Amino acid sequence: MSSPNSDTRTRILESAWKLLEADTGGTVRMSDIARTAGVSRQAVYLHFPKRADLLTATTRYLDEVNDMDARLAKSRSSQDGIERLDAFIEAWGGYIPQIYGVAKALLAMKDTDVEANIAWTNRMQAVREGCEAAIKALADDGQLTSSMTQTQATDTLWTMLSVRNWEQLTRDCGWSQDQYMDFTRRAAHRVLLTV
Amino acid sequence: MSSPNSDTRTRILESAWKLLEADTGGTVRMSDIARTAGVSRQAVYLHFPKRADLLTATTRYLDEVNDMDARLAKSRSSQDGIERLDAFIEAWGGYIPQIYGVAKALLAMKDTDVEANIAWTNRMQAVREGCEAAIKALADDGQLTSSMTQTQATDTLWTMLSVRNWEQLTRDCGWSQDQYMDFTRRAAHRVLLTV
DNA sequence: TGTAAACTTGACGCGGTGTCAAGTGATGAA
DNA sequence: TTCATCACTTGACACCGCGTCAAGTTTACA
Repeated sequence: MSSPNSDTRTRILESAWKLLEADTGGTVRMSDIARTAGVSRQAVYLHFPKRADLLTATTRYLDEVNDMDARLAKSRSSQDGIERLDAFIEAWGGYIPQIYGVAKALLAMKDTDVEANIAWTNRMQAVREGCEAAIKALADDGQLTSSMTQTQATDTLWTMLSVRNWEQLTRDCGWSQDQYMDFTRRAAHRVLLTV
Repeated sequence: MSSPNSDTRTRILESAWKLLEADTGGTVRMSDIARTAGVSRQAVYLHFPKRADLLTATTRYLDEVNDMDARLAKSRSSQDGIERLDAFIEAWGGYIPQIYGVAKALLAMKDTDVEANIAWTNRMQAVREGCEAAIKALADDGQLTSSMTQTQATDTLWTMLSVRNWEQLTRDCGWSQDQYMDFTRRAAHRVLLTV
């Protein structure tokens, strides 16, 4: 508990991640995570008082491990509007598979648990800001379609890039990650760019 | 129980509908439904053994009340591909608000309850078939973009018309139903039609 | 008058989250 | 050397929803 990255804490986060990633149908329980971390159920509660805490900590842990900041920084570096849009789609769309397990669990709690709702909303708000910046870059370059306001365009991109859309296309429709990325980029161009 | 539409049964369905429609945050419990139907909790179980049964029965009830068949029939009558696409978007997109409450509850159970999962999947499969027919009509008229197979186009339309997309745009982004419909139609055209 | 269907009442089991209290075993400071 | 503290364990318990069960009550109708 003292050190923010104690051994046990990391093992719990790692276990949560693995279980959620592999999640087949049934929900992952606190006791499951404890067991695969080789630790008592109460030890988990010692580090993460609520289930939602553990889940959000897991997303932060994943961000760290996957160096999400670097990915996003790269997407911000492009100058040209379209390049920037593509870079953002690449960055976020490519990251979804990494966090899908945890995201799913958080989404499932969202409707009943306030804390989970807040955590998820914050996270999605961050993504939205990325969308907003990309749209602004597009508008500044005169490449944004005239049929939408910037806000509407942001909403649109944000929705196209939602985890649920990724889920439907790759899980329910069986698309590969490459197909998903190709399609999303093309669709975004068709919907957002001037003709 | 004897008559498939006994008074009590209908009152339960009606209550479920109202509560789910008005659902603010917390889940609607079996006891809530019983109470507002003016009936004991067990009476509910007498008619609907499982929660999932009640929810699916509620969707069927809504289909009946809203005459969903008629809506869909109308969308099938158009001959021209684009007209048919628009009619289908109109029919389904306009119906989502009616079923959103129940749909949300069913979606929430989907991951933990097999029966709910099956019910939801069936329902979405029916929608997918509508998409498929619209895409086929488009292809037959030579109006479908050459950059996708018919299956991919169907997946795309189906995803655009998902309840979760409707939810994100109207709930999270605050779009009106009209804005949603307008946008969806235009976006579908941009993505699916030949240029 | 009797019986059966529809519903009520009140109790219980189950699974999962979260809490609590007492105990154990290492580490480190006096 | 001893004693305190920290990180963890053990086992119990409360709470909440769902779903079940058994024994009533009411209404209808034969």
